[in-house]
Amino acid sequence: MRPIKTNPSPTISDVAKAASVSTATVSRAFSRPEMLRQETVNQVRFHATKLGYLPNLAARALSTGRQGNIAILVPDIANPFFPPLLRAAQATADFAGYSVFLGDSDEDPEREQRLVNKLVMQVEGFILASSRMQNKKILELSERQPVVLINRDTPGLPRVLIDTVAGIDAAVAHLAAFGHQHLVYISGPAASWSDQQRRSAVSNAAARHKMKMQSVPARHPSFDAGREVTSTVLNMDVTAAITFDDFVAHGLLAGLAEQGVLVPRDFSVIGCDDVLGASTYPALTSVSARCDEAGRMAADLLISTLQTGKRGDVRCLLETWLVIRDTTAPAPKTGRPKLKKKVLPKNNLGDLAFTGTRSSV
Amino acid sequence: MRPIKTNPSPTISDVAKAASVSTATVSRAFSRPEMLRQETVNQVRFHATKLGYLPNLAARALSTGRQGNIAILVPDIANPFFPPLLRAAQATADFAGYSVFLGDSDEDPEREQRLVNKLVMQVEGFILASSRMQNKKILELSERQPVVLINRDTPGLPRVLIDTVAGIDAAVAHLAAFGHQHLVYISGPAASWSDQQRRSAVSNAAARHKMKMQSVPARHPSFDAGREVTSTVLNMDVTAAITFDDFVAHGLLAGLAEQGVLVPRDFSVIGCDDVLGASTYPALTSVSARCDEAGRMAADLLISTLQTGKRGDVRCLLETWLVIRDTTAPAPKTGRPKLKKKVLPKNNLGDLAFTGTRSSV
DNA sequence: TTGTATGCGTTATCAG
DNA sequence: CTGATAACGCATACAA
Repeated sequence: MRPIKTNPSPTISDVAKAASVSTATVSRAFSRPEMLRQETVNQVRFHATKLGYLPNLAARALSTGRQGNIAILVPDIANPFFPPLLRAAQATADFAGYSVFLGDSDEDPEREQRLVNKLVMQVEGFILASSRMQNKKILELSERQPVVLINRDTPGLPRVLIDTVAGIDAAVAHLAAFGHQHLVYISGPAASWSDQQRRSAVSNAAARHKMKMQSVPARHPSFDAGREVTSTVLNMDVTAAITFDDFVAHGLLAGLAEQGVLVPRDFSVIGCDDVLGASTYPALTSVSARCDEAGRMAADLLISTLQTGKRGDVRCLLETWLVIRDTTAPAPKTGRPKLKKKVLPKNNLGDLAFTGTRSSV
Repeated sequence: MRPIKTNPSPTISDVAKAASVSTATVSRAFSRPEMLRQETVNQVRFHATKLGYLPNLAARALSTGRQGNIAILVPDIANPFFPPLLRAAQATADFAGYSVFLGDSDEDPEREQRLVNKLVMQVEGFILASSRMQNKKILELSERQPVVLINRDTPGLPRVLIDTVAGIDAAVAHLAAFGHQHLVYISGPAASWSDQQRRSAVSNAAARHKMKMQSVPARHPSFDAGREVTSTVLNMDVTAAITFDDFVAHGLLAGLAEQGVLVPRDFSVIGCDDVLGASTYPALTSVSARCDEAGRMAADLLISTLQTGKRGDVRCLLETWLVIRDTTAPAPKTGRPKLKKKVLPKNNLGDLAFTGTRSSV
């Protein structure tokens, strides 16, 4: 039994002894001071800090059934979409007194499930951001405890959705106003709700503007995959592209530069997520969203669920908008951009850029 | 007592009843199957999964003193320096069976301490990345349980340091080879070990190359602060700058563009951390490091400490190197870059770029 | 190989 | 307002 603890932490009863009170009193001095005389509380607190006592939350959890922890699971921490979200969620949870477990599923549903199983007994609820698990599994989990989803539209569960539709509508309108007639959507992971949403938003908006629209899958939501589809895109007689995310757009920009296609003169490009700011060249026009807001909302939702006990079916949509920069311009007169092979410019844009960075949301 | 659990999770004794064995047997079926007959294990496991039983790790922790959790604290999750680090650390910990708590101190020592206190009884050890706490507090914590530091050089504690010296040496040599005679280091947060290291590395290398070197503090390690020091820098008769990090460099690039100073023709700029890839324009020459490696190392160090019980005084240095892109070139003939006021180019580089993103490491 | 009994640190119940 | 004590779910000596 007795583990060889290097530094046995003082327990509630150590403090009790020191303060000459019962363990119950010590407990109350921390969890419900209002039940005690102020003087008693001070006494206890005094001895507690002297001994370096800190409440053992695991033991408390065992007794109360409340852990004071939540878990946030993401498919890829390193995807720039998530850090602001994580940051906001963490801050919100912390403010409400909760600690947060972080799990990275590495885009793998099984791994996500494993993380869930490992954490489920230690937390009071989950935030699943861009979950890759099957709906069935998610619903299963939600019977055990509160779950809030981000960018996953599962009816019956509270969810925060970054509604790219408005932003994409604006993007397509922007292109239409510039006289583009035919555009391509370069898609991301099929399993991603965001991708489905974006694709159909582009399609609908294009239809409204009587534009022709085609879709090309990127192998992976990354710079490299974006660069790889360049030739395919150039063979399509389109004059503009909207991409699943900024990394794909970034790769496409590099690919176009290599082929000697001038952006935005010959071709227009619009990204999504706006995680690269203005730091691409030319500065990328992109559909932007406050992803930190998504994190904050999700945490708020989860915490209020925990505190009220009511599990709502909230469907919270977050606005997006178009940030116009320098990769969009009027459609070229000739329908198809010319394909003159050209030596790379001195700054071999992107050779070292974000290679391998994932970004499916 | 009995909390109104919405969904009372099955416990070890539920399983015991179902499988007609004792609780001890169920316990062993999960923690030490080798002590049981294969058949018994199967029986128990069967009923366990049928009931949806999952071991309560909090309870296990109470009994064994081992939580199976570690904590990683960072000053700012949204700083692109950390996500790869977090990702690697999380993966490493997960592989070893540990779950990880994530804490964001928001650059605030007190908040960091609060997080530590909240987590200390739930974890077996800490990874403190770029800790802002006083050395004293860190050492205090380390008496309670294993602590591994990242980018903080506290003797006596295991620590992983990204050794920018080599990279900075290369950077200064690079500038020297280009004929620069006088450079400025734009510094970051004074509390940061990294900043101290970088500043003195620049200073030493400059001395070796017989270059004049001055130092200018950026108000904050950010794009805006970098832009703000532009005039100061231009009044200094220097031809090159090395900045605390890429964001400051990025801001400086924008500031220089606004002032009509051509980079790299009139002025050379080198960043640190290489978190912007090639996505600035011109693509930024930067001192690069594998920050994911730092996360992996730290996690490995912590976990091996936990498993062997030996707390070493390891000081692990991680290599850095210079990635040469397009913001460095031979020094201009005239010592000082000309200061012709100019209208901003169409792409107002940086107006929307990473504003507010922090980046002190 | 398996079962019984006890303790881990805390909170809740019930008396005082 | 405070004290004694039984849980909470699990792991482990000890017994069988």
